[in-house]
Amino acid sequence: MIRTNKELFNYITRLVKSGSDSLFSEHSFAPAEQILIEGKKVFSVYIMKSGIVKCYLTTDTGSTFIQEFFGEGEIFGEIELMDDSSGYCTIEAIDEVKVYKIQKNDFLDLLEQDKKFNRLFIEALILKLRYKATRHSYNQSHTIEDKLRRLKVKFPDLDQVLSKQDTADYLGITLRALNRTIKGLSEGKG
Amino acid sequence: MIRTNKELFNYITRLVKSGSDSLFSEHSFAPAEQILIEGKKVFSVYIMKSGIVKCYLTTDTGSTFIQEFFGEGEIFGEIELMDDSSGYCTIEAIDEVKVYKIQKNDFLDLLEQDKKFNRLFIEALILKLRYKATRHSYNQSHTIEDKLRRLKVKFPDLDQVLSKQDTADYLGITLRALNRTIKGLSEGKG
DNA sequence: TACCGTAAAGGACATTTGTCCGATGAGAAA
DNA sequence: TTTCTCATCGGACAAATGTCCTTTACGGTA
Repeated sequence: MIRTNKELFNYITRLVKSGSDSLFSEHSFAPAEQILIEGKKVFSVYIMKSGIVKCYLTTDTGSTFIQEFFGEGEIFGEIELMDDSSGYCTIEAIDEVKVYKIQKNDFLDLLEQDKKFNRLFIEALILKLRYKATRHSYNQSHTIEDKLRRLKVKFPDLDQVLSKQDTADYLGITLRALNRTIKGLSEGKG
Repeated sequence: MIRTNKELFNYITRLVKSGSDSLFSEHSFAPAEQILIEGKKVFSVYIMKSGIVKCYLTTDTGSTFIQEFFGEGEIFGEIELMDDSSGYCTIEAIDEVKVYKIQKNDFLDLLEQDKKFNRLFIEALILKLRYKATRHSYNQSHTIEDKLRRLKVKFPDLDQVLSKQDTADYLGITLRALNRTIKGLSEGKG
């Protein structure tokens, strides 16, 4: 749901605080502000310092599909690192967001020079792969009710952070289906 | 659909052929043989030399979900690299398969010592992330008919390689739905 | 040959999910 | 206050998909 990466966060924080590394700059974004935009060139890699962003893309059918929500320590912009490809998704601040930002080339240099960082980056990619795979298969093999129940368990105070529409987009369903299922669950309990 | 990684394949092939590197061993598998099994410990990383494998997992609902099909140059076992976690999916040979195999620790050493290899590995992970993300969103926002039509275009001789059940599992639908849609498409044409 | 297991194909029906639309309520702005 | 917008909620119906079950065909094997 809201993905974080504690190890990477700690490492970057230390890098920045030690002052030995001026490659990272800090930036702030207001709620609803877009940090990366689907289809536009990406020149930097970003690591979340605080707040939550949603990572989504608009499909050719016009609907919105939310890949993930990123919190502390999650990295984005790295997919577009190796070639000069355009962003494959939009990153949008949900609340007040702070990020560390580093230029592509500086990032690549750092990857070569800093073995520990290199390792942490690879781990970050592997973590993403793992949770994407898990989520994809879960989404395709379970009913909306299952998905929603699971979400409630894993993230009870979801509705304090996300709009209903966001939640629906995340589950890959319509708002109508979400409401229907919520009602069904609450009646099942009471 | 059937993922490959030409660059990685070429690099590994050269490494092995040059004889300078005895870390890789070659192995063969017969059709339907399982190379990795979900839930069992993984001790090595594998790179496809020839043939096709399917990468799938069994969900708690009993259904099978196919992550991907891997061909020449694709890597697997790397998800389980960093910790001693168990395999998150099963890898099964579809036809006659040959792989390069390397022990986890040797793989990690190679990653540290060989910058070019390090870079290729990171690119491989990023490629996987990208196509997983794309596929996930596509699957959730399109009808079966769309998905099937797309598959036919991208991989016309699909049915020569895969059983109907495999195709259905890949699309995350039932066999019945697949047949229905195939019939609908052919009638729409004629 | 007869038997068995398995893949393929599809009929009939139930369930799930989407589409379309209207109602309500909170908050911003005039 | 009035008006407007936007998120939320749900009714009614249509469309998509799943479940269950039967048939057919083919290959292996006793």
